Amino acid sequence: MRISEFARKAGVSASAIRFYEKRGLLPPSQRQANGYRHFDADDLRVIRLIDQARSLGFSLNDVALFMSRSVEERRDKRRLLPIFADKLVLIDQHLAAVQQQRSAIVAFMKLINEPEQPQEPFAVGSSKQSDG
Amino acid sequence: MRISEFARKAGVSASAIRFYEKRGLLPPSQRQANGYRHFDADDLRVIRLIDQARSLGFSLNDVALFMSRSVEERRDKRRLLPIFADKLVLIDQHLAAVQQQRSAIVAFMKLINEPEQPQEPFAVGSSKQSDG
DNA sequence: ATACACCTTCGACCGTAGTTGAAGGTCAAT
DNA sequence: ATTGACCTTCAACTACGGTCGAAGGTGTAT
Repeated sequence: MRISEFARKAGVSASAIRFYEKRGLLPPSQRQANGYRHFDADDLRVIRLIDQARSLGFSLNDVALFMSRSVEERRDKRRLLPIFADKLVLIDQHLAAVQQQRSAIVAFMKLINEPEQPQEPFAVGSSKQSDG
Repeated sequence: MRISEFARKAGVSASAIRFYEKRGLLPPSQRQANGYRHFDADDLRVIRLIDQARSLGFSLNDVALFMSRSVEERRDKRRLLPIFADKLVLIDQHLAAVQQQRSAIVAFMKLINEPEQPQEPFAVGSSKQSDG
């Protein structure tokens, strides 16, 4: 099938497919004589794999690194353990930071509703964070 | 004081200060005769305010909107309640999404350690997310 | 006078995850 | 032959939160 049909079936845009290929998440597509990309059901499974990895919070770069490995290497699930372990650490750090924000906000809302002490506008410990 | 000393005291870079001013988080600085920006202790408090809001997860845009209000309006803490409430909703949505990722990863690590069923590489429900 | 540290503005750049548009090629139908 | 739908590449744009460098002005010390 050609790129539009493939993209529709994969649930992503055609430009995203081209972008994924350029970024190395997809191997260089097969081409027809006219230069058009050609996809089959196996390619569809690759997209779903990418989609699943993305839904676990992996970046396109992470996925590209993983996909650049050989099929045999990818098939050995135990090799994923350290990757997942690292991801888990990052996620937990992120969760801790965001939960900290959450309780600071809740504390503030309470403080505003009980106007007794002098309050600083957003006053809660200051700390640089780049969780973007 | 001039911008470098101010930036050092504020714990941010001089270019960040200029950037904040350009983005409307800081009012246009006072200038000396030579065109140099001049800052005093009050300006330092404004930076700390920005810093605190940022540590609660507010974007520069959020902060700029807040700072563009009059001092009187900013002083009325009750006006912050709906802003905080909205932020809380966003944070909770974000937390739910990330916690979902976390449990999917944990589930996977378990599955890999107990190799009984045939496993899909990253197989867990697919859902688009853009929590970058 | 000249070196040096500081200041100014402006525009370009980083990474992230794509989208959008321009300029052009292909193919079937009319 | 021309329309229309599709395809190709490449470059530029989006939002975020700044950083960096260039080109030039200022101020003080030697």
